[in-house]
Amino acid sequence: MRVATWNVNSIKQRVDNAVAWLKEREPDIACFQETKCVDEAFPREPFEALGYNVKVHGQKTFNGVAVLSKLPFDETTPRLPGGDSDDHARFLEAAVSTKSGALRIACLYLPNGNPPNTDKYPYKLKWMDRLIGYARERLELEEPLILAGDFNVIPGPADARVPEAWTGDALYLPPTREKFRALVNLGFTDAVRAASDDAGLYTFWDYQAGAWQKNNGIRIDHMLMSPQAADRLVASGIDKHVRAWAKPSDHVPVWVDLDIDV
DNA sequence: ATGGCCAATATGATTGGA
Repeated sequence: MRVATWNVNSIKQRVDNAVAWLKEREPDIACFQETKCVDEAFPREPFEALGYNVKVHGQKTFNGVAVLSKLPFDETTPRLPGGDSDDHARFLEAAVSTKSGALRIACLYLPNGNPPNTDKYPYKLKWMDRLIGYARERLELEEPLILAGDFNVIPGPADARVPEAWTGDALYLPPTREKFRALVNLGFTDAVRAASDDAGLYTFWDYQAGAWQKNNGIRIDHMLMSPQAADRLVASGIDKHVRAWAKPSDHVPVWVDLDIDV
């Protein structure tokens, strides 16, 4: 079983790249973020033609998440609990059945939070509190669960080429990193860090200022595994080469292989 | 972390992203 996540930065602009990547990496389940279109406008057909069931939760202009699954969905639930006034399309949970039981995937697009001196930053922190609440509840099920998506969090200095440049940024401020640690410390395993302590593992390179050419990247897209998922972790990786394709997203895919028969 | 970008919007300027 292979599960992946990718912030595509507009699914309409990324159909060709997304299809090419799905053919190459062949995930059983793929989570997309920043689809940036309403549900009726989501280009489902190219993905259904590859054998995926497609569930979308989008909105006009911004945000938007989607889950593609070769396994049929048992259940899909949009919206992170606890945000009555939150109308951002940032969260879509999916449950599927494997030969060894249920597998649950939360596809999430955590708020950026910049600039920090505006109400965007408290919105980010509150969203993280809600995510922690959701995760705590789901862990009680003692099932394989993966939180997959664009967390907009640089966990530590090894996760940025130039960490000093991020000290005042919402992605790296101490409260952001503290809440991410609190989430992980509920019992999750960061799939990429479980495989490597290497510096230079990034998932985002800005379009500006030649960031890609200088390898001025950050690691902000993560896959957090519940104990029952981490126990079955075989491999993980970052598809960095996708950033060099024509018409790239500024993010690249992250994937995990689990010892779970589909 | 800005010189340099990209995407969406009834669009030729503004907003959001990270």
